[in-house]
Amino acid sequence: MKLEDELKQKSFKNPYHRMMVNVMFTGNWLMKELSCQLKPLGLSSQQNNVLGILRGQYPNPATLGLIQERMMDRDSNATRLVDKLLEKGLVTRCQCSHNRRQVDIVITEKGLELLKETDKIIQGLEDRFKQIAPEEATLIGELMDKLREREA
Amino acid sequence: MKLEDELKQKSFKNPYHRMMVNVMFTGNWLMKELSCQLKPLGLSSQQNNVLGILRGQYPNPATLGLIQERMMDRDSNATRLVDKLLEKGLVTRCQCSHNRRQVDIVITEKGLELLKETDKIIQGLEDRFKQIAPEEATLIGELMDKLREREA
DNA sequence: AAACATCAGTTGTATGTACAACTATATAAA
DNA sequence: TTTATATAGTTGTACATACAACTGATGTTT
Repeated sequence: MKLEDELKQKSFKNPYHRMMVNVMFTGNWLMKELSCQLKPLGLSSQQNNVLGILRGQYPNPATLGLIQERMMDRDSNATRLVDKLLEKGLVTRCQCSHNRRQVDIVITEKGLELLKETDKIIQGLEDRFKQIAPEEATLIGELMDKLREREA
Repeated sequence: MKLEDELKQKSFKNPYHRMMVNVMFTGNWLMKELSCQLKPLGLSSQQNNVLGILRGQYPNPATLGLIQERMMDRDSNATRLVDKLLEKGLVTRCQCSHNRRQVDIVITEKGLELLKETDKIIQGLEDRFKQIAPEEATLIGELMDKLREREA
């Protein structure tokens, strides 16, 4: 559905304005599609994001700082996200021995198993985008990178 | 900055995966750029969104239902957003006479004045995207629409 | 070694989001 | 007319986000 129909708006001021609104709207829409599908597994998209980061480190531990700098939304509170994952037995947490300020976090076997399920969900979402050609997907990625670029 | 550097990740599974993550990340990033700039005016992006919708109706009133269906994030609670705007004297709210279930909301002069300020902020954001050519901006808009399309 | 600064993480709090239950009014059916 | 159903908004609550203040551990300076 075109953005104008989604927001029941006749038109936008100019292409830049339409682009800005559309990127925010579509990003939010996609995030909700994902969250909605992860919900039956009892995971939020941020929790899934953290688990994915931990799998990337596995079998090495990750500190909260490492997690934070790799999260999609860096304003989320890594401490409390890990609390939730801990409650569900998806990660372990223990004080790092050589630097007691740090906390080592490792994904558990159960966490790795759960990620196999979320991989299927992500795959399903990717399949949902068949109307986008692979070259277009690449292009969108490039344009998003360019959008965030800063001029000198 | 490229997405891989933002998230300190070596690569993505495939172009679709990179696209999905990038659209979510960039949408969120843009929303934060906007929120951050609106903050000095005491407005959240959602509040600004509602004010803009009310200006579109002005001088006619809008009901909460109309506001809700035009908001970028429809899960936001229109009642409470309007509460906030009311506290600041940016809108008026009164029970509709011919259907007392409905509530008529109208933007005030003060609200219209404030929108002139936020217009400048939006304009400033648009100027920030000079690295994007107008045709590219149009293209991004079209690709975002296509992304949300559903196959039959 | 004592004092100070920095760092890694935690906690507190105001605000926002998601979603369901509720109230009051209006419309339709029996 | 009474009961049932749908509609427009409101309220409650659990959870998430934004951001600042705090605690404890480690480095650095003198």
